[in-house]
Amino acid sequence: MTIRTRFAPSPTGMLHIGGARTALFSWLYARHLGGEFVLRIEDTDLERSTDEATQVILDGLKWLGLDWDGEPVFQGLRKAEHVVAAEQLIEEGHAYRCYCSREELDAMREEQRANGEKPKYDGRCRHRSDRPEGAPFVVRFRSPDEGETVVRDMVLGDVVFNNAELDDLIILRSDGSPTYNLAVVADDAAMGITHVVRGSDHLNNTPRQIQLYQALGLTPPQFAHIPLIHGPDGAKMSKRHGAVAITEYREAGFLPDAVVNYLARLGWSHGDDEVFSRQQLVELFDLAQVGKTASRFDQQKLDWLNAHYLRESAPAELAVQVAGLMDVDTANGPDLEAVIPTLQERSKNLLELAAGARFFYQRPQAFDEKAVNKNFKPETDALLDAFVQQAAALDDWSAETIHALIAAVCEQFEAGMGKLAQPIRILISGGSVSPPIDATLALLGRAETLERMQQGREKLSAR
RNA sequence: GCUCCCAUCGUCUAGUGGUCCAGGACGCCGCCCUCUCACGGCGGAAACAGGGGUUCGACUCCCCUUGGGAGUACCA
Repeated sequence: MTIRTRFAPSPTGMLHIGGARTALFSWLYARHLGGEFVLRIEDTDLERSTDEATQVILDGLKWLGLDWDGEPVFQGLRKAEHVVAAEQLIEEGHAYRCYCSREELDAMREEQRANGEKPKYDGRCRHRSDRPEGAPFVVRFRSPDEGETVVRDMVLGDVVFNNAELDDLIILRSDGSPTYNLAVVADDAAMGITHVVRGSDHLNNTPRQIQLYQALGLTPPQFAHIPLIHGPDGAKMSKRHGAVAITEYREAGFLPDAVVNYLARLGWSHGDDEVFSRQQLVELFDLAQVGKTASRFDQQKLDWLNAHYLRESAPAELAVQVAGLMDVDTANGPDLEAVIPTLQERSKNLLELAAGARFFYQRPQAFDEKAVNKNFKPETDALLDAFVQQAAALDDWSAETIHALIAAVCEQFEAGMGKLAQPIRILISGGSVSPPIDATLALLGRAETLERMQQGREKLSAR
């Protein structure tokens, strides 16, 4: 049997980090077993659902590379089938009309809470036979009073619920629309979902859903409830912790492979391994290796992974992305693709890469005061003079010859390389940090290098 | 409150009764490399929540406590 998993977000906001990981695990499990991964947009809450949110979610999944099979199913379009299921349940005695008003229910719950009981619908309409003309009603599922329902979870193991704890849930609202539990069950069954992988915040719904499957004469799928992701402080993920929306990571210059790798390792592991390509994840992922404990989001580890993937990426590919992030014209200056390699091992994300490449295309407007004070000494001018003079006469302008020249000048003055390299770095970049000075000057070209040095020295001496 | 879930270094985790005075990774600290920043290399500090059992033997099994989390809607 080929397996089929699904990701079923409700389009009420953005795709957040937790949802993305749920989608990832669901996708990985399906791909690992050569099964199918489908999408269902749970838009039955018409009040809060928007088309924009749906688009954002689809874009997020695409960016992460989580491709789905077939077209997304919109739950709202399946209302008729949900109603049919509800009617079937009524006919077979598994559901009934409930005419209780919200006020009545609120009062009931309040009283139960006051008595220290768990608020539950008490089933007062179960045996009601009259059907008040024109009175609004909801349809409730008649949950068994006795016995227990066990969820055989692939991550958590068997979880036993006492049926007495479960009250008669509403499956059809007074406006005739289906509620979540009915809709998921009907849709997962109709869509042939074999494995439901979702956040463990849904665990408490599962026994109810199992009862619905049974009442409808359907076989429940396999369930796998994966632990939640918390914020760095252990509480629920929220804006307070920085980025929660997957799109924010894209904008912050993160690579999808890094995010996927990081997310995969949150809850899943494969021995001592940390770095996994997409292909390796598909090969190795299994729900059996998913842990039960909630994890905290660690930005630093994501940064590390992103830096790792940045270093491994092909300069040509990075150049395309970085070009779009530059606020200066990269046409005038060295080939961006040649600049990238000098920056890869010193950048954590695409934004830093772009920032680091900037000075190659724009002469320094100002000079870092602290760096100047620290590196320009009385003897500096002599070294710079010697360098400039000999640079002009250099046959070949390459990283190797530049390096040799700097070394020679420094040796001549019995100074360390830093005595010359730092002042040059400041003159051509404006600051004390850049890729290796030889490679930098080689990329910049002799003319631009000497021009910048001269302009810089004039500006500094004019202070 | 009630129901359910969870519990190894700061964080992510390995560990499925003895091979663990607990391993890896991020972060942190130190040293090395070095023209800056990084990268890289080497080394270090750092954890089995507590208490009872079971067992010849518990990080591993059971119970309790404590601590986190989720649910408790005509939301999903």
